[in-house]
Amino acid sequence: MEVRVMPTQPLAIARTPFAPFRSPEPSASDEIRLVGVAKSFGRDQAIYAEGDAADFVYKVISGAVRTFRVLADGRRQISDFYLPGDVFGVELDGERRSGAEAICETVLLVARRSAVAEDPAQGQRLWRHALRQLRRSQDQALTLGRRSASERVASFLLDLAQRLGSGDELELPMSRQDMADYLGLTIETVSRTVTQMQGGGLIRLAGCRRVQLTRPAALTELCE
Amino acid sequence: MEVRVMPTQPLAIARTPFAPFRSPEPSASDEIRLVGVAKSFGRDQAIYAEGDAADFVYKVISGAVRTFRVLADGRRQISDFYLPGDVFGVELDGERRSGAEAICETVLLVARRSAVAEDPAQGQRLWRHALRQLRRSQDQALTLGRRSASERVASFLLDLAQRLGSGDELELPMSRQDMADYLGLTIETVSRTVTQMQGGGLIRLAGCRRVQLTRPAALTELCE
DNA sequence: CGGGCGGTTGAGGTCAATCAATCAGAGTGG
DNA sequence: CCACTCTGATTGATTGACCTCAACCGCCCG
Repeated sequence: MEVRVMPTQPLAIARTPFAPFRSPEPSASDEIRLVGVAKSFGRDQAIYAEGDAADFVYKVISGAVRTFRVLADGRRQISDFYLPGDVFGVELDGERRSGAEAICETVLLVARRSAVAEDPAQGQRLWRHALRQLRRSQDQALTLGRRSASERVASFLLDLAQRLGSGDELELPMSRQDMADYLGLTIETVSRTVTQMQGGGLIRLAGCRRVQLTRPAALTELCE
Repeated sequence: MEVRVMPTQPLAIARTPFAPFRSPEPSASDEIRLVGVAKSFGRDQAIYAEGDAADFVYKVISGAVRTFRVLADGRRQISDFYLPGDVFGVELDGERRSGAEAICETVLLVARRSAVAEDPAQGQRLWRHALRQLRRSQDQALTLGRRSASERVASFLLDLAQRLGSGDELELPMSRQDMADYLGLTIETVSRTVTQMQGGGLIRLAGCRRVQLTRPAALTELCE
């Protein structure tokens, strides 16, 4: 895992463990407080790989991250995407069960796992964080197991729009391939579904990454 | 939720909150200790429904439980099955996100959520429990998103055999429909896949619920 | 201008879903 | 004990949604 120290962070903060960077919003009751250093990752750069030691936890400062598992023959399932403010990399034991990569230029706050997991003041927050992740994973299982391609794409766009908090306008940080591997589809099916939604007036595209949800209610209805 | 007090439990234990039933193995570090009463449920009986208040958590004493979500048009996705010793029903907030039903005659230990969630001595255990559930859900997402029908059935049988701890011989507590709704398939596809596995000598069936894994290594290989 | 990469579009194939019939086992009643 | 019924499981035929393979497009960048 090769990592470049982020050039835009003051160096004193980025490299001294004794005057560390602190995650914001310490007052929000569910906000996990991480104390660590900022690190910067390039597009498609690995943050950790399956099987690595799980010594650190991360918070996204800017950019976006995917976590994923791959089968022996290369089929990939993206477990989740992480956006600014999200915490990821908390594992049950000392070994990574999935890989993590930066989707685009990304800055992360990196904290020692031990400092987080052994802090009794964080116990409740870690528990609730795990339960939130679980809820998301179960939502995804419902989507993967029982929804059609257009329902999958619709629920994905709505979820992302809500998390980005940008109203009905959103900038996709990930490629069609990433979307496909999250939704259990192929890149072609995602592409066809998106153009079909555009044809139906549900969304408008300005370049393939910029999406406007013109009829969000119709999208919601698609998800039932 | 109609519930019958289990006739085989001593009545004094089943009905007095002040001399409550305690879950076994308090020494195992990951074992969540529940203090509550035993309740018995019949086949297909609801334990709770989506939208209910989440006031209790449960441990399976005997039998089996399914948790599930359903879409508006009736499509159902089973989130997980719970077997003797398993704890379920822990929610992020006060409302159930999924329903739970007994699969067969089932006895549960029922404990107040507040008594569990507010016990600081349980914090670590609850956290680890949530992470284990998360791991299972992510495994399921990989299966639902990227595996073929036969791979799904193979991984299901192996998982169940391991959890039941009965070697390569297992008694399925659930119907083909339950299996299908867990694996994101139809009942017909599950049935076909099972008979096909029998034809290939991977398993042997004695009635549709009794399965012997005659070549577990071949099943493992199927899952990659 | 040319090359490369990500995305789109098209044609045809495949695996699982759907629709439908039959079968097996358990319980019931004559 | 044997028909009868009911439910769950299996099997068969067909359909269809999505995948695969392939070509093409458009944008970015040298």
